[in-house]
Amino acid sequence: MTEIPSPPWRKARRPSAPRTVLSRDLIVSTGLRILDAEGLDALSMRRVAQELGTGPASLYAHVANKEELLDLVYDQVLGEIQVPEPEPGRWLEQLRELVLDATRVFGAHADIARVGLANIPTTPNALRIAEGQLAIMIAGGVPPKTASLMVDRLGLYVCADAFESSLYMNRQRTSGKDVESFLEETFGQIGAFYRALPADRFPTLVAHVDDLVAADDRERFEFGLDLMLRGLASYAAEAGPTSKG
Amino acid sequence: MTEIPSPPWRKARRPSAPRTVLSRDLIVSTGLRILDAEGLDALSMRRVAQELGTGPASLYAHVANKEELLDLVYDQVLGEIQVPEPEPGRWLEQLRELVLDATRVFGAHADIARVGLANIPTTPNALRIAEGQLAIMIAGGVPPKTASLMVDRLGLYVCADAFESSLYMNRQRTSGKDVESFLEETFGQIGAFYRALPADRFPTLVAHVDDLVAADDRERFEFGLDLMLRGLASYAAEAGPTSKG
DNA sequence: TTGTATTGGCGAACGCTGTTCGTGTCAAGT
DNA sequence: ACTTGACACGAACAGCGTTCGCCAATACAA
Repeated sequence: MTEIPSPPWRKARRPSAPRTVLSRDLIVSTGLRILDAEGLDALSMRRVAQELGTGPASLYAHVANKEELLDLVYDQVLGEIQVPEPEPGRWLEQLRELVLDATRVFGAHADIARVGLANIPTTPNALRIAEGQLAIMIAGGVPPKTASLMVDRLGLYVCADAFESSLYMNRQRTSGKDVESFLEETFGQIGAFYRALPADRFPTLVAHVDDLVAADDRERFEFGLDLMLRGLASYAAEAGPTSKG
Repeated sequence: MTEIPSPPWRKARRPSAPRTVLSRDLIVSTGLRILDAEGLDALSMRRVAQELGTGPASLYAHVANKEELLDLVYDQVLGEIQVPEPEPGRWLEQLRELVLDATRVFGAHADIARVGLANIPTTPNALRIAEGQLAIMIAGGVPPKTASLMVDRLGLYVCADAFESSLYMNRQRTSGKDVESFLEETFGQIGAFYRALPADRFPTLVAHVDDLVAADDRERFEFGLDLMLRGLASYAAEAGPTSKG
């Protein structure tokens, strides 16, 4: 039968893509783009497929399932984290810098932290970072057992805090307001809520409302981090006072 | 018109439930039961409704949406956590006991921690616990600002650790094996994985495999907790050495 | 006692999700 | 030139949270 010529407006749809435009990397980078632009909830197999001009079934030739896709996206994000070479004299500072860089990256990619929390770290970049942390601490004289535990706990803390932050970021995005006025409004509401509590049942809370709502995200994170690092330093000092903090 | 008599086999369907068998409390306790028995993923509106012999739409007369239902279930769980009266001389021990009791309760109710992580704590029992923590620390001489930050960070840590544990528990439940053999197998696999890593890229990891896989859940949690408590003690000591640890 | 307003129960449906099956089609290997 | 194998992908399945609209039963007013 006579071929109906494609109407010109159809041409833009799949211009020069006869086949094999799909690949693992393309799917992963598309997923990351959606994640950054619209958040983790918007990152569905259908959404990725749509972005690539195809159906969801096509993705399964390159990716086992959604969990694997998320793991790949997560590892890609972890790739942005910089791991320094160990300098024994600066081990505590180096560890701190590494962790801060991790939260910077997590912050840049909104709620990828939700994936990281649910992950046993065995992907290449997760291993690279764990190796870096462990090397820094052991070079600094931290006992290996303590350092091993510390790698685990630091990873958990970073992911958990980034996840909590991402919740607020999502609320802010959903609200449509800009960051400043959203934060001001939210903290105002929480403060008012605490102030309105019955003082007979919650005397300590109402007495310290200002302290409770004062801290911003960054200050809370760094407080927790320094808490852990001070604790670590005390363990290291106990084991052998060769290392300097 | 003449009422058609109910055929006898219909009688068992809703035996003595003419109306108003549903209530908020009943829905919440049913949700908690499903959560404990089958996990958070099984806790759907449809599943709760089915358990109560009705359809999902019926629940929305008592509960705004699923999020509210989960919040209510979460608060119910928090109600099991015991908060002691402050004894200034034992403030650090008391704080530790409170946190340990919280993880005991979270452990008993599998993956409710996922809900707690995603929650700004404003429910009654969350307030009760926050009040208790704050009162203990301030009675012990911790500066209010520091104590406020500590409440926040401890809550995050407890939820995050419980969530991580729940992941393993779910895997174990899905696998069908008993706890012991599952853990043995899993740790064996992880150990083998680390040992098989290329030693040129991950020298520190492969050198300390035994330390990395040695710790169980409980030890990891308590290590992180003591890390934070030691850090807190050092803050408290800086502010004013009136308090004793 | 009768009439009415309100509330809760609930079947059906909407739009979404991850995933699988079967079929089609193109490209490379023999 | 023909076969083979890998990938593309439309359609469908089962399940999700939520909403709509109707029905029945209760609570209250007259």
